[in-house]
Amino acid sequence: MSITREKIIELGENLIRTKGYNAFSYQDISSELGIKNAAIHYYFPSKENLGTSIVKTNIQRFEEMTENMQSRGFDEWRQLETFIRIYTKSHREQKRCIVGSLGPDISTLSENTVSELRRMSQIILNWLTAALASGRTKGLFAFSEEPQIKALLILSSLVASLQLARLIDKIEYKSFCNAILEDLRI
Amino acid sequence: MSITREKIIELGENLIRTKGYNAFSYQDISSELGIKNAAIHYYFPSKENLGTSIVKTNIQRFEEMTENMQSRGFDEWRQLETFIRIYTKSHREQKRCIVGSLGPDISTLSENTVSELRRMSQIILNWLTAALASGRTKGLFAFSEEPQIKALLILSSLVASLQLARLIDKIEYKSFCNAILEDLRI
DNA sequence: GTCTATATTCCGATAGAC
DNA sequence: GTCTATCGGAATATAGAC
Repeated sequence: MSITREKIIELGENLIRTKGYNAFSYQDISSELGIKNAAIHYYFPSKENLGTSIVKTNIQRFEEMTENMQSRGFDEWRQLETFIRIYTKSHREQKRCIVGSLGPDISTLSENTVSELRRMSQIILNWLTAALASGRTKGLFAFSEEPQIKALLILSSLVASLQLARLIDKIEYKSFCNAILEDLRI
Repeated sequence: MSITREKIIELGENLIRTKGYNAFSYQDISSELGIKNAAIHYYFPSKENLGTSIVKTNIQRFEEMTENMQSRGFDEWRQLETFIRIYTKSHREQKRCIVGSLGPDISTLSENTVSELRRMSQIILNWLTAALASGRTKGLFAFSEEPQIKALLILSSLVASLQLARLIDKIEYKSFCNAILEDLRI
């Protein structure tokens, strides 16, 4: 795997998460790398290839994280805390998550990219649903909704919070995330 | 107020809420109206003027709605139900809300548009916070968080739900919204 | 006051150089 | 295998016609 290719993916991901898919160009990436914009086309023939690869990379990263927590024997509380930490980190870096960045542009994305984005959302939601359900069975969490509905409520809160945080001044992001966790406490 | 101008605002709003700000062009609007794209510049010299006007229109619409509910003497339950109905309607029409559409593109918007978008988010959040607080005082709602945090949780759930609904298949949007309301029940 | 012809810039993409 | 010169088209925007 070429180093340039990896840098393109990294820069592309950052651009998607800050400016948005339709607002960044190959030029943004190439100028950062000190090459011509057309050189990017060697690695990713079209922008949709780049977009799809970025989503795939993110899916892989998420799955590595959950597998890692599983093998380390994290209980559901720690798993959820770790998951939420992705968002506090994104907030600190003034970025959004991939789902929250590409989701709004779905009607302008290629079929392949949309399909990978769907897969990613589903993987995240399935994981969260399972964690909530088994955590409740173990008596770690308390909530009255269906686990899938609760997972959707939490996920959408987190996704949009990164967008709203840049619009609302007085947000204490930490206390926002704490409220999500406290809500689950027995 | 010219009829063409109003149609431009209406079409622009729909385009922002379906394709996104950076994905639509003056051509999309002008072709729909049967005129040249440059004609739009007569009404809105630059795209940022159009964007700002669209946000202002939405602020006005929201304020008319809340004033209307106030003068009709809606209690906090009915107010919240009416507010959530905005989102079920958007979901049915496959659109997002203005805040959820423009929020992700904030780093590419002009200062004026961002400032209006900030104002809009703040107005919505302030209204929701006040409704939750007074509803709880009256014994209509039950929740343990600070009203402002609770308002933020609800608002972000709704904003992102419109994005996630297009990514996750098996969403029962109605039951999602019901869960938000049920969560507040005494 | 309303709209068109036209300019300019930048985008994604192809063909070909090294 | 890696990158550049260059194309065709679309975007925003200006100047000027009716």
